[in-house]
Amino acid sequence: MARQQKQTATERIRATLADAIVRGEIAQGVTLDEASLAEKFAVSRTPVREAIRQLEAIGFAEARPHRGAVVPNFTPERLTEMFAVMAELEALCARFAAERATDDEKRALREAHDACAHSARQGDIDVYYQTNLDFHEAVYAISHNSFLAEVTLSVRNRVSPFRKAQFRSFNRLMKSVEEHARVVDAILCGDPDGAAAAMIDHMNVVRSTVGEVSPTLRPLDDQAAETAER
Amino acid sequence: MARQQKQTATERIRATLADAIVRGEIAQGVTLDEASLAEKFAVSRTPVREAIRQLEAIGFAEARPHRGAVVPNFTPERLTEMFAVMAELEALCARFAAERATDDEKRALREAHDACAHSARQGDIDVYYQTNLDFHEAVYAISHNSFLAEVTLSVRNRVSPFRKAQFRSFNRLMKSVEEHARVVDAILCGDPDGAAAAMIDHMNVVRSTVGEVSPTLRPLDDQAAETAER
DNA sequence: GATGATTTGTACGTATGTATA
DNA sequence: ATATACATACGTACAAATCAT
Repeated sequence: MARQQKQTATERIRATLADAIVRGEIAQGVTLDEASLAEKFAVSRTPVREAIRQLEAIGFAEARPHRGAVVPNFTPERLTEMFAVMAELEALCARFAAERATDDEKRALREAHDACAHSARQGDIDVYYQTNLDFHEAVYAISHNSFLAEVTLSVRNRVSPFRKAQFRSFNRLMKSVEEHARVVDAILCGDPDGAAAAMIDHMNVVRSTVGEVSPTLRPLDDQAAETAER
Repeated sequence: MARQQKQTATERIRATLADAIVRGEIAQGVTLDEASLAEKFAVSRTPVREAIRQLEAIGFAEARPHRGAVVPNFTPERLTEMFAVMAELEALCARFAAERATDDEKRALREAHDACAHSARQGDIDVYYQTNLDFHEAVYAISHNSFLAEVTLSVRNRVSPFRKAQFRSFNRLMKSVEEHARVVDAILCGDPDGAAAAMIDHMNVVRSTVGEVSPTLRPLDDQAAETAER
């Protein structure tokens, strides 16, 4: 968990901006003005430019030459598309995981699942958010395809701005754990089709709960704004 | 086909470098030196830096702070992983296409397929390369999921450095067309599973033919080096 | 392990293109 | 339609970090 000490300004700005976009603190359609951002971060425009360029390539910004970069506008249709792709990629990870998991990996998966269950029982949404992420990343790892893991994580991150509200209720937390359990069972039993199907189901539920959220997401969760502050 | 007139230096450099990497003209592990590239392109380091940063985000370069960017090293295992992901994504496109293709789209797909067949019969490898690309992109489009199309194309582009040698023989060209035909039939019949399976088969053949190529690919096809030259 | 050479990272100034009056 | 304002794109200079000796 220890982050490297010496970070370049560009890295810091990119991470901060990406986080802000992911969290929804920077709304869609907002133009990322180089000058004002440079002032905000107390650096020159150069690292800000580079950070924006990198965000662009990840899909967190859309840049038009000489006209600046804006946070992309996700239409409901686009969001549906992204969720579908994420679901299929996650399902593929689960499928491969069921085919290839070693005993050690199965144990690790079970542990990740137990951690989810624990935090869900506690009802701590923030902790669950993290353990849930860990669980999914455990599945990625067990897929034994690091490239697939990268692509899936990348897509997941691009969708994540619209996933924050999903764990609002204690009920949802427990249901999420139940859905995970089906995935885990299938992977432990070495049932690829079952694992993929269970994961697709899980992601569809996620999608439907998030679907209730307005597509034009406004900034929320300002309790976690300290990242962009400093 | 008409490219936009006013291109920024960054765009030009990024496109040229990406092309060079895709073509294998820039070998794996080579460090992308900012100064020499700037000289080569007759610009300052600034646009070169930005281009490299963008390449980095697409997976065409790996940058370490203060230590420069290198063209990533693809191990055979990594290559296998990338092919597997590409195959699954292409298969997913085909599946969706079979579910959702309109009559107009079916006609367009058939036309793209016919163009492939024609260029294959001509035995023109370069033309086939393009018509083949058009065919696959037609399938992406018919999937009715533009995000999936983007992700698939992105992965395809990242794998493409290792795909050049696949159409060496006339035989391979005709076989490729036959495989396409099975995909087309399934899509036209509205058979999602069949379309996905046919596409997976097709991609597996592609993978096996490319697998014969050395993993540490050296620059070839220098007859097309004019892009990076100027 | 310290020092110099080299390369990257950042600051800042200028030019160019886009948008608005 | 021309001109003006403004933001971005690029060039240049310097600072900082890495690598080689």
